[in-house]
Parts: sequence; structure tokens; C-alpha cells
Amino acid sequence: MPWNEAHKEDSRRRIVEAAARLFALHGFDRVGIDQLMREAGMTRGAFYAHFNSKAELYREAILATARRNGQRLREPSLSLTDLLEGYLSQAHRNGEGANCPMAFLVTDVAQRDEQLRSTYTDVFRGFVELLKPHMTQSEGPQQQDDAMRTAVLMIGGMAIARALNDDALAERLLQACRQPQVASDQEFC
Amino acid sequence: MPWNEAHKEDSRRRIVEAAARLFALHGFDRVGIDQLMREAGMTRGAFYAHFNSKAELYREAILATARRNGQRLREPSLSLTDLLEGYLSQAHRNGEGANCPMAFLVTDVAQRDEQLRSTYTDVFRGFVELLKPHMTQSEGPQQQDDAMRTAVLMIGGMAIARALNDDALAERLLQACRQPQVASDQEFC
DNA sequence: GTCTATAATCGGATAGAC
DNA sequence: GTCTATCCGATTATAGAC
Repeated sequence: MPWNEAHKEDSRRRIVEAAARLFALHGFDRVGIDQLMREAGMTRGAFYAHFNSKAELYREAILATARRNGQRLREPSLSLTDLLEGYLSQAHRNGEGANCPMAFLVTDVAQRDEQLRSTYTDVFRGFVELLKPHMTQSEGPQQQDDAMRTAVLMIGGMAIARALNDDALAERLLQACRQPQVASDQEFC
Repeated sequence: MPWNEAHKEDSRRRIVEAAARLFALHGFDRVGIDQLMREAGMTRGAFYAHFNSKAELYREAILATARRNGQRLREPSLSLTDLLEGYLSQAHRNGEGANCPMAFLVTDVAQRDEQLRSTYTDVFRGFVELLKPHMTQSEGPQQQDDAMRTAVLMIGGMAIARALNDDALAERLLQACRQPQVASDQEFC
């Protein structure tokens, strides 16, 4: 690859990384292209050599982060407990590292166009598939339901914990969501 | 109460109602004071006779909606199943009626100032307290955890269902969250 | 208290030099 | 490909008439 193309690809990657970080922390609307490009080490004008619009970057940023996080979570040595403790951690709540877009941007995405919601839907589907093999107490359709509930406890738990202003309550909430669950209306004995 | 004051109070109420509706559907940033006041049947200029800033209205709108929804949910005849089915319904997902700010605005709130997050925290605490008496399979600290997990399944489930672009998947998700849960690491027999 | 008009600012997107 | 400069539209908030 010629030096120019490699350089352009690197610039693009830096923009996407900055976008993923800043969108997750402040929301799409509150991050200007100016601030974004400064974080990526360039100026405003260079943006449109890489993307047609800010909205296009939003999709790209969500997908890139999902790919990277998905790769980490697919480590075969990772147990469900590890997975829950890593995701539902104070570090994640404080915006250090992963910054899962599904949790940090749920309502932001829900209010935007179909294309972006499709991207979110794909990422969510992938997340549920990733959880499925960890649902060892069930199989078939019940396993799918368990995986979806676990996904909601993780994503929803993190989203709410971030909205809460009370650190103790947030930690209590995260802890409650770390406990694996099964349906209660079954006959156990 | 003199007619003038009653009239002003009514205007204020209409503004708060419009705000609750529009903020929930489109997000705080994407609703202009212009659009807001038009929905309330006035023009832009009249806004500041009622509120010092748009941010102040945000707090007011969340509190007002929470009070109204809380009152409905405190009906003593309402079972947990009724509660789950009402909240995790397609009507709610489509923005008809309740528009619970906890679900519709989670990440929006998380990205704003401490004062607004405090308001959200108070509302969330009230919601958990409301759920507690319905957690009949547990008591004490375990009951608090069960209530919080149920709150996460409701709020988080609704928030995610709204972000999803696939109606069938969203319905499947809501259905999964409607099943009451208990911890799985207990010994059942 | 509500209106119209306007100030002041900020945002995304484009043009053109290098 | 990246820069500086700029257009254009939208926004919050204020001023002043009624």
C-alpha cells in the first residue's frame, strides 16, 4: 500500500476512534465536527475527505466499537461471570475503555433514522448470539429468551447506572444485575 | 384564585405537557423552544415568563410525568403481571401515552448535569420502591435486588426495544422481559 | 402574560489555496 | 489530504410593544 493511502487510512481510523469516544460520552448532537477533528489531530475542513456526513460517521463509529468489543468478548476462556463482571463494572460506568455504544447511546439511537437503528439492531443481535452459548441452564427458544434478558440486564443496567447520580445506589444496581437469572414461573421440584 | 393566575398555571401546565411528550420522543436537544411553544399553543417569547431556562423545564417535565405515571401504577388492584404487561407493551414502545422518561431518556440524562441526574435518581428510587411490594418471593436486601432487576428489565427492555428497527425482534424482547425473574444460583430442592 | 423582533452564538457543510 | 475562510440555517435568550 502506497504511503498516501496508508496515511489516509490512519487518519480515518483516528476520526472513528475519536467519534466513538466522544459520541458515547456526550451524545451525538453535543459533539461538534470541530471538537471531533481536534481530538483526532486535524482541523474541521479535513473531515469531508473521509465521510459524506456526520450521520455516516455515527454508523461507522458504532460498528467499529462493536467489532472491537465483540472480539474481546469472544475469548473462549471467558466465563459468563467474567463477562458480567467486566461489563457491569465501575470502570465501564466511568467511561474508561469499552464504552459500549449499546448502553451509552440507547435512547440517542432510538430517536434517529432507520439506517442507524438498523445498525444498532445488527449489533444487538450479535451480542445476543454471543451470550447464547453461556446460557447453559436452557436450550432452544428458552435459551434465546434467557440470552435476551441477560443482554437487557447488562445494557440496561449499565445505561441506568450511568444516569444515576448516587454512586452507592449505582454500585448496588450493577451488583444486582451481575447475578445470572432464570424464569421464576417454572416448577423447580 | 384570580382568573389571571389560573390562566398562567394552565399555560405552564400545557408547556410542561408538551415538553414531556416532545423530549421523550425526540430528545432534549432536538426540541426547540419554538416547536415546544407552538405545541403548547403559544409563541416563543412567552416561554421565559414561566421558566428561567430550557434546562429547568427538563427537570420539571421529568418530575411531572413521573408523578402522573406513578399515580397510575400505585393502583392497589394492579398485579405485577398487569404492571409488566402495561409497561412493556407495543403501545408504550410506539410512544402512545405514558412515555416513561426513565426509559425514553436514559442516555440523554446520563450525559447532562448533576442536577438533572439527581432528579432522575429520585424518580428511579421511587420506581424501585413501587416495585418492592410486588416481589413476593423474597424479602429484605434480596427483595431490594429483585425490585432493581425488575426495574432494569422494564426500563432497559423498553429503551432497547425502542432502539431496535425490527418489530418482531422488539416484540420478542419485550415478551422475554415480561417474565418475572429470580436468582438462579440458589438451591431450589 | 403574550406577542414580534432581534441579538448573539453555534452547528454542519462547502470553496478554494497549498 | 489537509488547511483556512466562509456560507447558511437553527438555536437560546433578551428587548420592548401591547
